[in-house]
Amino acid sequence: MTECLTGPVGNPTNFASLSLSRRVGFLSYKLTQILLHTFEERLAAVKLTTRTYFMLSAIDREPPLSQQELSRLIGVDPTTVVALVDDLEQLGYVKRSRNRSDRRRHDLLLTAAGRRNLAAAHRVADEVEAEIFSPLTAAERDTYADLTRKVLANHWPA
Amino acid sequence: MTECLTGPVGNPTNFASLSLSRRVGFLSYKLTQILLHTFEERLAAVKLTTRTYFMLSAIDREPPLSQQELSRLIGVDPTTVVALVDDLEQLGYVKRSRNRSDRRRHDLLLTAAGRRNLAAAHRVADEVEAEIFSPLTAAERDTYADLTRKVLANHWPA
DNA sequence: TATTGTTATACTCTATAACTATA
DNA sequence: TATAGTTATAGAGTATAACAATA
Repeated sequence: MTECLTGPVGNPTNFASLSLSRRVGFLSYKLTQILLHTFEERLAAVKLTTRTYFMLSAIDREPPLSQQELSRLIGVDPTTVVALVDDLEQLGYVKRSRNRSDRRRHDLLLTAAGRRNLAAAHRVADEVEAEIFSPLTAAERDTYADLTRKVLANHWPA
Repeated sequence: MTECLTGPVGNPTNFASLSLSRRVGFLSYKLTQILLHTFEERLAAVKLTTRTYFMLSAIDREPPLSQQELSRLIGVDPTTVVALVDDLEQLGYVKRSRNRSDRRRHDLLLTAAGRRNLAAAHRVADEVEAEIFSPLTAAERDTYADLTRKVLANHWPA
């Protein structure tokens, strides 16, 4: 779906030359591309990606979470979740444990190392945000966030 | 890099439950995800993707463009560009033609059908933007665009 | 009979390297 | 020697289907 967001951020000239810069949607897209690119680059230090960061965040936030629940929560295929949990378990960030009342379920829990690295990832997110949005004043940043929330409220009824 | 943007938009609950909604970066990310998802869905009607839409836009904007130039412009691997131009040529949207002064180059040009479908894609982009940003007033939309440009100016020196 | 987790498999997408033709 | 284009091939990522265990 989003092959363009993959790969390098690309030549700055395309910003102007594609003549898409008047499109507010393209501006959003470009900003997100830069945000993600920077974030993933720094996140490599704790051996995480945006997606595994979301997974750890969810597991931390709503324990105990089954793999199916996690799958639905972040919109990732169940089989992919299995593979990713395998990776996170091998990294020592996550532990599977059989649910006692429903022995089909694997409850997902963070290990101490998982909590440590999730905290580090949160710090990376803070840093990157501060850096990318540094051209804005605090008030402007709030305005930007409020407007974005207003748009999302209509399409993402949380 | 952005596996999370792939696939379905996911369960709305994650917006709140991931506790990331306070992060302005996450808000940007979510908005872009919804924008892209909606855009690609509608773009299927003209057999294009976000990436091939960018390609057609670039070819339209800066003819004659070689495949290498296009590759650098949109930050996509040259071999991938070859495959994608193959697709676009098969769709009848693009024509390759040998450059006379440098016979190594293939100049890329839009066909009539290519121009027609690019115009249709532009209309789709307009529609989707109008729809997604409909919760904002015109003034708010301008503010949003201005703030985004201000952020980008620092990281994307066009 | 439905659900959770898993594996095996196929499919798509992308990148690497090697080749050709031109410069 | 370098560049534009191409092809072949291998790798990663993802999804589909089938299966085991449990409800």
